[in-house]
Amino acid sequence: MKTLLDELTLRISAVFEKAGYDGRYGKVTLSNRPDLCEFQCNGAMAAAKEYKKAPVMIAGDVAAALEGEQIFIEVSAVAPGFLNLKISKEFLVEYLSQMAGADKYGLNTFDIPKKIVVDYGGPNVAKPLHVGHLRSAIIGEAVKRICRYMGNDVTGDIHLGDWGLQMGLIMTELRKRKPYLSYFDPDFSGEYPEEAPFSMEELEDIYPAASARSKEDEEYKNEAMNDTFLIQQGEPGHVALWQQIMNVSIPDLKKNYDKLNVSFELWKGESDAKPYIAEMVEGMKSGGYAYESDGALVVDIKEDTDTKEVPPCMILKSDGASLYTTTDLATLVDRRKNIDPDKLIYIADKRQEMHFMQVFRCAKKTGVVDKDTELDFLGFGTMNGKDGKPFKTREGGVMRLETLLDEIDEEMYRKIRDNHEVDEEEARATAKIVALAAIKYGDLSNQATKDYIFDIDKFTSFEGNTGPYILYTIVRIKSILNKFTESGGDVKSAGLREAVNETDKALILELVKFGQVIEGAYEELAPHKICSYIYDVANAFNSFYHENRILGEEDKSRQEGWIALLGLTKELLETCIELLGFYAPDRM
RNA sequence: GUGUUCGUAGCUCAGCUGGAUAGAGCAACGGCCUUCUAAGCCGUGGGUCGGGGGUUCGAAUCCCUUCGAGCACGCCA
Repeated sequence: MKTLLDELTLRISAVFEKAGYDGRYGKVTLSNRPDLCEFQCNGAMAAAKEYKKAPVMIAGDVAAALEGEQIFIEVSAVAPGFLNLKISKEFLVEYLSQMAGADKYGLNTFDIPKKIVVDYGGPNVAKPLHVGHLRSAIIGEAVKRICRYMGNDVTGDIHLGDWGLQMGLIMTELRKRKPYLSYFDPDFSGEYPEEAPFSMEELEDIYPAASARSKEDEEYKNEAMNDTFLIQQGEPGHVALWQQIMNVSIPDLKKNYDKLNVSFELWKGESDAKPYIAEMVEGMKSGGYAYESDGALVVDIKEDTDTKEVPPCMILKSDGASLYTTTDLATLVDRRKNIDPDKLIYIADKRQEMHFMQVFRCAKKTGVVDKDTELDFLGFGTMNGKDGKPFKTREGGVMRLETLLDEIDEEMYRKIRDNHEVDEEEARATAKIVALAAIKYGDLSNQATKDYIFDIDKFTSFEGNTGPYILYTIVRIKSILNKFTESGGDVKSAGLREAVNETDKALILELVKFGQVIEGAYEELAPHKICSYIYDVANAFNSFYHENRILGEEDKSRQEGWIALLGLTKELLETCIELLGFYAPDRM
């Protein structure tokens, strides 16, 4: 189904041609002067040069040629050359009805799905999730859902940080604390115990301790590097212990991502890329791409169009060890082999932009991916506190994600209790749902690429452009529809009617933008566009709600039309918030 | 130093593939509940879009320059 703007553009273009002008000037856009018109076409001003004619005259010609077109109820050519349009209620309701009856509300999905991998999350095992992981999870989940809704075949991969020095550090610290463990005995030949020799709580304590000590204690650091080496060499005790760390960590991570309504199809990590490294590096060497520089193995990735120095991409350190770049490249090898994606989208902190540019260029140059594989990086900004500086606890430390979520749950619970008489259990359950919406909407309503201020008071507010406000609007609609059903009405069989006044027309004009908005959000990887859309819809609905008494309406035909309109409004809002990764309660 | 992102109302943010009078929310002030959830709605005040120059019929938007802030710049991830 064509978007409404495309549909109108098609018609206006035809009229431009009818009036003797090139059809490409007939582009219709939303009006930026709603007081004057609903849609506008600025093509006459652009066409003025070509036809050496005053823009107003061209607009006038087109307006004249539009005589008899039923779909516009008002057409005017205005100085300096705007063509202002108002659309007929009949046409609008016809369009909306088609939308309501179409799959995905008439969205132009891909006929041939692309295979897409969305790489997001990126937590390190053995470390608790902290607020730094929040954005990747929230934005990645939304991007994944949007890609999928557009008809693509999408795989979300968490890409665990489960390799490298961090794992060695944990083992070294563990040996200091529990030297008697069989994992550390090189002569041990029996079965290693099934039970992990630590809890998640211990693990969380071990890493920071190890990390801190390695910075001061050279010998300790060397030991950790040796442990890292032994893991990579596949020494049985180290491998078994590594597996135990994974066994304890992953369920904990799953639990925490569940709380965020975030889930991954793949739980692969850096370690899964390891088997591909040797062959990949060999290929880069034999292909003549990789060469030695200061002892390290690098690949040049400069391009002619570069205006700046682009450092070469380092593949191996001078000691032969792999790096972040190496595992990311090898992961591409893995993904090509097992998934063969047309497109990969990486969601990570924007500070890693240079790293991904290097990986992408290197991958294309050395043939790790095909030339036409799309490699996208969506870099998100930092989450700052109210002071504009990176978000910290009151003590200045890194805040655990769990702590943050609990605080917001608690705040939401308090607000719900303040406002209504509800029993504790329901209030708790509702608080969780609303809190999730508050956090996600608060994040996603900002442009992903920008830094943003995480303001709990603002996000949990029911006023203004917030998640709770959106949910409240949906709950209101649900409530009316429920009452309508209880009184014997049938929502499903209600059919849309023409708008009867300005407020329901305004709501319809918002609803019909759906396809356009989703496409835009997909193309630009911009979930915030969906936020601003649902906010507009919610506002339009609330205005409508206050101007019209739906359940008290005496004209049954009119009432039925409104009920259908409410049903569709609810569906569209719920579809949108599902794309954003949260959902609405039935009451609040 | 090189590069990059950004600078819009007191605060938080939209708008940036050029269009008419730059929009929201919060905060402030004033209205609207015997009637579908007032966690709402309606209204008022508040901005030389960091400064300067240029391109254009037309610039918050494109180009140049300048000031200010953040970030990144081969052996961490």
